[in-house]
Amino acid sequence: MTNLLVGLNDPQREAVTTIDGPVLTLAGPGSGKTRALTHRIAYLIQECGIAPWNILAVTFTNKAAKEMRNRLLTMLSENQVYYVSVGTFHSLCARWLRREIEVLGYYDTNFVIYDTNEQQTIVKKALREMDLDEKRWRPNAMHRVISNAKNEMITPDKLPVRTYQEEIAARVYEQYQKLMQQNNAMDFDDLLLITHLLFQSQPEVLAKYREQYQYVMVDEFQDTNMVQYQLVQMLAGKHGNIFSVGDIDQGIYSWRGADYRNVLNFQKDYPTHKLIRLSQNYRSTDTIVNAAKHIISKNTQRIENELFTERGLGHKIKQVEKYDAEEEADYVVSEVRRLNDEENIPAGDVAVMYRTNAQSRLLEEAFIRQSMPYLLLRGIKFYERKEIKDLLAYLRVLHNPADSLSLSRIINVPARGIGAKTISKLDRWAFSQNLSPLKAILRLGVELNLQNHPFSTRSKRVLTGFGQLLDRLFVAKENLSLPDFFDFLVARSNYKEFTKDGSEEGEERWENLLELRRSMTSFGPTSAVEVLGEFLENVALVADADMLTEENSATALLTLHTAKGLEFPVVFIVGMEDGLFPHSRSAEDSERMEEERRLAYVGVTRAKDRLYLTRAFRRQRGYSGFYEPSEASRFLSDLPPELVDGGRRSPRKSSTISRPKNKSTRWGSTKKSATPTKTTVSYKIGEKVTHAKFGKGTVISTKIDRGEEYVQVAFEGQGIKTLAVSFAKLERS
DNA sequence: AATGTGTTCTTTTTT
DNA sequence: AGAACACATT
Repeated sequence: MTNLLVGLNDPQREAVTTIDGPVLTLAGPGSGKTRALTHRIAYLIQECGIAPWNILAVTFTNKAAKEMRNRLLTMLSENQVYYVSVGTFHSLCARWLRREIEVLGYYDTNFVIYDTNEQQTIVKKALREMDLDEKRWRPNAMHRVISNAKNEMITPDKLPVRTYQEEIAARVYEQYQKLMQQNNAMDFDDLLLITHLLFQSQPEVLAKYREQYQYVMVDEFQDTNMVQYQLVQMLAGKHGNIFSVGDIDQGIYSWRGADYRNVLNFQKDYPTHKLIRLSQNYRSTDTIVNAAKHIISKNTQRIENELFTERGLGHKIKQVEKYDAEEEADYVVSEVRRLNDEENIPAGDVAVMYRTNAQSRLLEEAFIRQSMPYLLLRGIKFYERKEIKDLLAYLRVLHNPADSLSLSRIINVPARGIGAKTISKLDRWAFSQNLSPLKAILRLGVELNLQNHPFSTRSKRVLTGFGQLLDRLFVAKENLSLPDFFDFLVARSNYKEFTKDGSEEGEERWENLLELRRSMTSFGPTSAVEVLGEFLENVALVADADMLTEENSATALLTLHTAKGLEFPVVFIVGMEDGLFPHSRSAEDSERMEEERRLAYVGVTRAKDRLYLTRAFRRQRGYSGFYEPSEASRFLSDLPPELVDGGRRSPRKSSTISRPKNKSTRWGSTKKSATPTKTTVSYKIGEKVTHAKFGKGTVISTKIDRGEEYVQVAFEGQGIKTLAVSFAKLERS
C-alpha cells in the first residue's frame, strides 16, 4: 500500500483511488474531503503517472485553493504542484479568458473586472443613457435582474418581456453589456458566462482545454450554478473523469444562482457514476455533530448521509440569553477572555459568527471596549478605501485604456482643474471623434494645432498636462517592476503629497497605500506591464475568508456565509433570534427557510470543541433606533435539551433575564428625572391603541430613552407617529 | 472648482 | 443613524 493511503478511512481511500469515470462524493462537514481531494491529486500524479498539468481542481474560495496547494506540497515536489490547476471558477475563468478571449473579437486580453460598485455605476450610466428615471427603475433591482439572467445564461434578447418592467430590464441589460464591452470590463458573472460562450463558439479552444484537463475535480458542488456546471460538463466531455464533492445540506448560495440540485443533476447526467459517502466527522464532538443533525433533519430536500463521530461527547453547547444586543456582545468578549485566562484557549481559536454584517458593529465595539484583539473578515473593506480605489483606478487605466470608468475617477484626482464641464465636453468630443476619452486626451497633446476641439485654452492646457502624465506612466510600466512603478506613479501624479497632507488621516492613508505596495512585492522584478493583469485580477477576486491566516492570533468576526469551509475550536453564533436568524426575508418561502436551516447547519458544524449560541431579548433593528423585542430562533428549539447547557431549558434561576447593570449613562441618570425612571416598556408591539387626536392605531415599536417610554404607532389613515407615553393620552383598545 | 447642504435610501447572505 | 448622491452656494 502506498503511503498516500495511510490514515485514510475506507470511503476516503475509495475516493482517492477511483480515478476513472464520474464520481460523486457526498461529504459531510469535517469528513476530510480536502484530505481526500489532495491525496487524490497526489495519487494521480505519483501512482498513476498522470501529468500535473492534466489535473484541474476547482475550489470554492482562493483560500481553499491556497490551502490545497500547501497540502499538496507535503506530498509532491514544488514543481509538480506548480503545474496543477487549482482555483475558483472565477479565477480559473479569468486566467483562461486572459489567454483566449481575443478570438471573440470584442474584448481584449487586458480586460478588467468591475466590482459590485462599478457594476452599479454602469447600470446607472445605462439608465441615464436611455433616459430612464433612477427613482422609478432602481439600479439595484436592475442589477439583480441582470445578474440573475446571466446566472441562467439568458442573453438580453432572450429575457422574457411579458411586462413593461421586463422589457425595460431587457433593454437596460443590453445597454449594460454594451457599456461593459466598451470599457473592456467584465463583472463576476461575465467571467463565467463569457468563458462558456468562448468554449461554445470556439470548438478548437474547448478541445485544447479538454485535452489538457484529463481529470477534473470540483469541490462544493452544491454551490455551483448552471454556468459552472455546464463548464464542468464541457471540460470533462469525452473522458467524463469528473470527481465532484458536495453536500446538499451545506448549500447556502441559491440567492446567487447556485443550485444544490446540480448534485442531483449530476446523478442523472452521469448514470454510471460511483457514489461515495464520507460520513465520519473528524472535526467536532459528538454533542456538536448531534446538534447539527437535529437542526438539519427538519429539511426535506436532502440526500441521506448519516454523519457520525468518534470524538466523544465533549462540552455541552452553551446557550446564553442576554437582555439586549449590547450585553450579548459584551458577554461574548468576556467569555473569550475567560476562555483565554482560565482554560488556556487562545483568542485566535475563537470565531464569532452572525447572520448579517450589520451585527458586526456591536461586536467590534465590545472588543474595542474590552481591548481584546479581533479580526473582522470583511476583506474588501481595505479595497474600498478611497486612496486604494484611486490608485487601483490609475493602474487599471494604464492596464486597460478603455476603462473610462476608472479614468473618470482619476482624471481630477488629485485636483488638476478638470471639472464636470470639461469632462462632459471631453466625453462628447471623444464620442464625435470616435475615440475613447483617454485616446482623445492623448491626441489633444500630440496634435498641437488641433482646431476642432471644444476646450478653452485653460482646459486644453490641463488636459494635455494630464495626457503627458499618462504618457510617461505608459512608458514607465514597460521598464519598471510593479512596486517601482507604484513609486513612480504616486510621485509623478502628485498623489503622494495629495494624500499625505500632514494630517493624521493623511498619514493613515499613506500607510494604506504602502500596504498596497507591499502586496505588489511578491511579483518580483518582472516589469509592471507583464504582471499588472494578474495583480488586478487578484485584487478583484479576493474573498473575505482569504484574509484569515494560520498564525492569526485574534478572534475572527465573520458572517455565517463567510465561515463556510472554515473550522475553529470555539464558535459563537450570535443573534439566534427569529427574524434575524432565520432571517425574516426567508420567512414566507419554505425553500428559503430550508436554506436558512442549512446555514445554521454550516455554522454549527464549524465548531470543533465548543459551541455557544447566544441571543438577546431585544435588539435595535432598522434605522429607527427603536428596540424591538425578539423571540428565540426556532433553531434553538430543535436542539435536544441534553446537549444544551444554559438558556431557557435549564432550571430557571430568578435572574435568567439579566437586567442591565451600570447602564445609567445610557438610559439617563436617576438624579435629574423627577418621574421614576422606566427601564421596561409597557406597550407591546401589535397592541391596538386609541389616541384622542389620531384615532385608532397599532403599536409598531417601543423604546425607552432617558427613562421615558416612546412608542411608534401606525394610525389608520394618519401614518406613523412617535409618541411619548407619559404625555400622549393613549388608551388601550 | 471646491465645499456645503439637503434629501433619500438602506440591511441578508458574496465571487 | 449614516452613506451616497443631487443640488446649491461660495
